[in-house]
Amino acid sequence: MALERQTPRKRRADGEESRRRILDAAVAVATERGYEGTSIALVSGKCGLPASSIYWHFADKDDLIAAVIERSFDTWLCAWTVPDGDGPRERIMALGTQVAAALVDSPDFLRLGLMLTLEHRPVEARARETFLHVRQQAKRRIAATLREFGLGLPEESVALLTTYAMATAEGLFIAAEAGGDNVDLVALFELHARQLYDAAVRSNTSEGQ
Amino acid sequence: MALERQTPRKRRADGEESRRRILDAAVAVATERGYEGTSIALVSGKCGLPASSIYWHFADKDDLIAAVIERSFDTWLCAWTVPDGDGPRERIMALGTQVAAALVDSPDFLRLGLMLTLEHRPVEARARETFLHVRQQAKRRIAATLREFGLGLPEESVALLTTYAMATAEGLFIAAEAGGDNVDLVALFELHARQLYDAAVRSNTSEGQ
Amino acid sequence: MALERQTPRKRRADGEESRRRILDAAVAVATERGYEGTSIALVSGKCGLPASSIYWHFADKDDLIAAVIERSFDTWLCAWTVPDGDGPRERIMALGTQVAAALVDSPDFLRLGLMLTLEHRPVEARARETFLHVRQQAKRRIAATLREFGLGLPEESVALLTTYAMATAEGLFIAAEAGGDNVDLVALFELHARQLYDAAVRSNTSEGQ
Amino acid sequence: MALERQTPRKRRADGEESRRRILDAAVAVATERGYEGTSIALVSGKCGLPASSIYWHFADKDDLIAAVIERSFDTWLCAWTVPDGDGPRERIMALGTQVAAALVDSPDFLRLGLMLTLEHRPVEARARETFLHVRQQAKRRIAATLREFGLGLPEESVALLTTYAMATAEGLFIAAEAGGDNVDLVALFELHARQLYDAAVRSNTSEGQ
DNA sequence: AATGAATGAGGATTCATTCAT
DNA sequence: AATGAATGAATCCTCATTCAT
Repeated sequence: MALERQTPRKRRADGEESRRRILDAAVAVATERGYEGTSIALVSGKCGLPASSIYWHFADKDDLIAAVIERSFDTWLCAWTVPDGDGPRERIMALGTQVAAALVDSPDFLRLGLMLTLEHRPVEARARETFLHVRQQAKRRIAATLREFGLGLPEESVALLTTYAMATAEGLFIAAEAGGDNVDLVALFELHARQLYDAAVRSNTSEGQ
Repeated sequence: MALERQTPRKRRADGEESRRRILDAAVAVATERGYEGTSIALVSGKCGLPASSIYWHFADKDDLIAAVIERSFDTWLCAWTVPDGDGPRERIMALGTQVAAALVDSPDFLRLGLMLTLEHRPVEARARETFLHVRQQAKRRIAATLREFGLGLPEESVALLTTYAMATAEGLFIAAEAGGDNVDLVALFELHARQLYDAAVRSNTSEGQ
Repeated sequence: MALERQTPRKRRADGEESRRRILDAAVAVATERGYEGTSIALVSGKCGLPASSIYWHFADKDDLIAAVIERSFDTWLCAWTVPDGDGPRERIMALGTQVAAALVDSPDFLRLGLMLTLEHRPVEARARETFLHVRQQAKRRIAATLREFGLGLPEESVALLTTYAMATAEGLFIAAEAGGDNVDLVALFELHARQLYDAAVRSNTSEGQ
Repeated sequence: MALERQTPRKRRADGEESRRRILDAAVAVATERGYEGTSIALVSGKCGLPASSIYWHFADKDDLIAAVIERSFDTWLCAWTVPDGDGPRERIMALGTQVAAALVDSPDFLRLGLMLTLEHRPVEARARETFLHVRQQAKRRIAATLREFGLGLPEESVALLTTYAMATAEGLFIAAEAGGDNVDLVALFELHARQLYDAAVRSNTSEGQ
């Protein structure tokens, strides 16, 4: 009764619901056409609300897309946790599987974010900053995971491996986009996790070379 | 030689030269702003020719950007060769270095192509098709290289490793874009090449696990 | 009454009024220059609203011109009624006079419609369909009139005479356009009505020859 | 040998042939889209010659379309003659049949001409003048025919009937355009000729009313 | 007798955004 | 909490025409 705030019976123009509809439409459009291709008119058409209503909920287009990325990132971030139990090898492989599955389920923030990352316009979009920011968060979580696995890696190796892990994850995501449905994202992520583990072990014993 | 052509170095309308200027301008703009962000007016301003002249050389914007990708890909493809001599480990590492260097030098086709890859508009841009096509070419070349190294890998492993190699290469490229200048692309590619080699060897001895 | 609405005669954006102004301007331009010759810039200039505002009220140029035809046809259709009283000869002559007068007063839909009729572009304009549709309505009304005059004509003759009546009416309209002001449209229409009546009588007594 | 100028063996860029091809293409395009809709690019595409070549043969677009009308009118004018023999009734009916058949065969000049007639742009196209000019020629020929039939009509009646005949002919032509193929142009023209004859006879006996 | 290349003006339409209600 | 209407700037692209060769 207290936990799940009951919606008032009279749904006199429910702002929260409208906001959600706009975001849903914006995700769909931005996924199809990227940042520039996402026009307010298109979003308006898709969500059924007039363009001017979108401006009631969001300051401008940039703000809208930043919100799309934030919401999608939160969803993704909640979808995976660092698994515990077993040895580091099993845990890292389980992690790979989880991350891959989360990406298959909610790939929006990554797709949109990567689009923005690849652009370098003179005056950057706020949405791009938002993505690079949440990307940093994800990276820190990966680094923490590597440390936590207790292989005793030096910070230098952690940094290199983190960058490598992240890059490959993103690359695999793109491969899935490019290759259509005949690319097995989960299988690739498992190969990736194994690679990563081996690299870490080797990097540890031979101290970086 | 003296009678005609008084003007020092040809001054008659030179279509080939104009085409080149347009493509140069288009590369610069598309690299900054992606497909939708590349306006004909921007390209026109950058190359000095009026917008209508661009349409003499290219059917439409899509055609122009497809041409940009094609030309840029050709440049990149010519910039690296499979190195010979030494053992497979040394050769694969040398290859990694080369590919990385080529990407640092002419990253246009990849940046633009990846942008297009991430979009999925209902009616696909021809430019996207062009990129996916040249990407296939690159992939075949990588697969051929893996076979040529004589490790005797089964085709299944070649396919998986090729996809993985390609994906990571693209991911590393993006990492460099996202991280600015403080990401050492060449170092990462060498780590990658080593990973790849080890994966190949292991995949070979243990047949898939 | 005093609190709100201080401005004398509503000054809030009035969509209905704007729509009317746009249509008025479009009639004038389309009448002068036909379908292709009617540019949105010309209409915009004539009605005072910016081009983009025209697109708030009409989906596109085609939609605008179809609306012009519809409105103009309605005006024309309301301007004449089948006269009653007297014998059929007098009534048919009165009808001819009325139709002619209505055409002199509001010839827009017919001029524009005929222009469209003469074109046969591969992908037909919706405006053309609209005209052919309202033209059918007018034709049915003429046929009904012929039947109502009680000459007991067989349907076959009604159809032939209707087509003939319609065609000649349109032809006379064109003659007036081609000949400038020195063609007496009303006189011609009376001659036409007489012709039509005689043809009907004869067609009736001699059954088709 | 002298009558039909033999074409030189070496057809080194035959100007006459190119001109014909351009005119053929222009007829096709203008028939589809009217005066404004006929773009040089479209004509160029249809005839295979570059746009600049069209300007070698014709001063400008207006000149091209005027030439189209002239050529098409000549064809039509040659396709019918005032028939002799028999009584006036038979002759006028035969004439109707001929004119109708000629229009079915080469309707281009009339269609295009009528399109131009219906427009009233501030600065008239030369092509419009050309059409109104050839239309006058046709009208004079009809008037001469009416006189020649020897019914002894007063000039006033000849003028009225000529206008009426011409108008109806054009109206019937449009009816065929509007109604598609299910309008029997020849049948309508025969009805028309009969009407015309009867009107003439009556107008003669009752002196105009 | 032709044509490849160019060009400024103008074509329809969409853009992100605002504002009065 | 929303929206109908408006708007100036920008979008892609086509226009008729020219000119050097």
